[in-house]
Amino acid sequence: MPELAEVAYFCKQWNPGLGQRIDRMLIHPKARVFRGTDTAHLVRYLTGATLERSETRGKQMLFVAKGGKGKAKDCGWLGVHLGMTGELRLETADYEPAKHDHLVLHQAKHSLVFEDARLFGRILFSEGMDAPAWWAKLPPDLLSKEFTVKMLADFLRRRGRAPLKAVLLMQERFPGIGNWMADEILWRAAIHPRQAAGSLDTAHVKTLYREIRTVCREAMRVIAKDWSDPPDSWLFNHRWEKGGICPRTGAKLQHATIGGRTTCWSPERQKLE
DNA sequence: TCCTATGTTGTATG
DNA sequence: ACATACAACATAGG
Repeated sequence: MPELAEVAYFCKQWNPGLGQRIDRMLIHPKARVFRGTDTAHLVRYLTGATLERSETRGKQMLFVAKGGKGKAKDCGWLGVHLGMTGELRLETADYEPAKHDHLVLHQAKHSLVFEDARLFGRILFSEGMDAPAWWAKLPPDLLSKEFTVKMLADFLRRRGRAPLKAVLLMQERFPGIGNWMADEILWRAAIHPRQAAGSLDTAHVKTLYREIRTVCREAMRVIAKDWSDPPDSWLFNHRWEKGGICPRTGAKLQHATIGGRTTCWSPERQKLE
């Protein structure tokens, strides 16, 4: 479910817990979301620690804790990825975990809950003075100055034979873009999702760059704020409707599996070249 | 019963 | 080695 802006929204749900001590915690240590993570270490450090701050980068979230059981200068670095069905919620202090609540941080006034039915999400934990590699090595934010047209052009050339839809889903270059955002971007840019990445001319690369930024910015403005639905002028509100209509051309939208994902486009607007 | 799902990753193939 | 395609992961809902 969550892409860039939805992840930012979920991250904010734990804001009331920042600056607050974690008194106790409950986890399902065998849940698949903890694959590769030392859950005993996570519990040992975080119990009694104080959550200091949080941050998102693409679909990744980071919560930094201090004052846990470890070296005095260390921090606890808790990484959260929501997968397909994960979400973060705020519950009451005496909240009893439900079936799919795999991580619950109990504080004096609230409980911070991570739920994930399908278990495609992931929890990471590291202890140390500096951000762990799994966080520090993430690619630059698409709304930052570090993400440039040249960077986009180089990546498209390298992935030249793959359909653009598949390429936009690659988190190593487009952190936060997911299935609906990729379709929204290509629809706005009037580029067919099957178009080969290496086939775009300079003008189309610039258009694609602009629409990547616009969709990221607008999604953050509308969805990350309070989970509002985007306006009907977006493809977003029409893409799953039966017999959905393109809000720009009025023609029927088309669907197919591209890059392994259900893809929606407007045939009048987006033609293979 | 069968199909779908806003994601990632391991493995096979070119 | 590098790029691409796709099954697999696990659960719920239509």
